[in-house]
Amino acid sequence: AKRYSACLSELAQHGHWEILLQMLALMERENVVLDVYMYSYAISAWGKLHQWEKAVELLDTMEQRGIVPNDVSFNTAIVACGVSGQWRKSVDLLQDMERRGLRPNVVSYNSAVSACGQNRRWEDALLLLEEMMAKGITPNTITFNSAIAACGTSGRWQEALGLLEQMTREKVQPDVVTYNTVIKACGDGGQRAKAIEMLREMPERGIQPNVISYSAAIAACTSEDSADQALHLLTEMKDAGVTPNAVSYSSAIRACGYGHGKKWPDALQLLEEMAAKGIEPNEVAYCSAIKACGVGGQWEEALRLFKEMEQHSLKPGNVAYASVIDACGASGRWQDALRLLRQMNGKGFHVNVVPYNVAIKACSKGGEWASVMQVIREMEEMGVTPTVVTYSSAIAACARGREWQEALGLLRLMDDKGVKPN
RNA sequence: GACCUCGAUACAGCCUGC
Repeated sequence: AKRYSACLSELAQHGHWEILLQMLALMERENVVLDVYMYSYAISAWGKLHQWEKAVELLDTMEQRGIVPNDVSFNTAIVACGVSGQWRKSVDLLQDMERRGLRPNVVSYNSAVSACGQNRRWEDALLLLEEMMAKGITPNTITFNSAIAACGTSGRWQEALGLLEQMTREKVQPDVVTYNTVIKACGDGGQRAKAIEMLREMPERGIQPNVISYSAAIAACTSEDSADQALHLLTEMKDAGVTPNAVSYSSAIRACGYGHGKKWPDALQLLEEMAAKGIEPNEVAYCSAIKACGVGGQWEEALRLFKEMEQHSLKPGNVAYASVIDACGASGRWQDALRLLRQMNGKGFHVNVVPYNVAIKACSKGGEWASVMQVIREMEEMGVTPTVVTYSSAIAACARGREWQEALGLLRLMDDKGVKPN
């Protein structure tokens, strides 16, 4: 059993969930008696594969085989449901535990709070927080961190800040993750100043900001005038002895895309700087830089970066193509946009709708409504399903070209295809 | 030997305000 477990642990660490499940199935066939730990691995694996039914089913299966599920079994199932979008089932499992004579513990509630958060149910997350306290289960730092994240992903930055204050009242120590989560919540809520204020508050409370704290603060710089702020934070973190990584740089490069189209040189410089420091720019860094060039009307730079990506053996995917096509379109280079779009076929990945959408936008801007209609047809041939964005862009192109009949035709077409006009 | 929390990339139009 020891050796089997070591093997399962190894597979889990490397994220080989399918193999892990295959191995367990094989073990069963060989009449190896699975213990409660092994079942937890199985429940966890099904969760990672978003197969919550399988995960929950195992709680019964194991019992039938004489292995009584314990608190960890349930906690693992709660997580599995949460990541599969089944937050309600996660919450229900807390009750199931009690029905089976198990007491949900702090990890059980933390998992359920997190499950609510991942599904943007901030109110349910807060209800669970109240419920656990009413039951005499003391929330810990992770509980609050999960609740703050729940508010953040639900767009409720004020509530996130409220929870930070509540922690003080309840004498629960915030840690670096608490602040990082709050910074992100503020950033997502468009509250850059507040995000930076929180970064400043950390040392006052004896918490040293780490690379994630700074990166989250940089990522909060998304208003038109905040590129300089992002660059300043990047410098500041270096001075503080926190080494920026690829995420820090990518976030700063992204901020350059918000600088009224004037910050593309900074984006290029950051890209060079990171490479010089031995941090190989990844697809995210390149795409962010391509976008910054695009909004600055620098289609040649965008194309150059795109080629450079390929030379660095980064295989451009949907995001990279969409970024560069959009950059071309923004500069009126609709022919380049179409050329790039058509180049995507046969590159060995599944082309999604976004590159098509941006190509349509490019043609629209170029007054090429006929090309727009052609692209729509190509989508059909390629089996790419247009979305409401596709049709809206195409209709806008017809409007620009005074092609009202085509516009009406598209409206009817989207209706036929079951895409709801908005 | 099994369970919980944090950071970066692409797409439309319309309306309102500046």
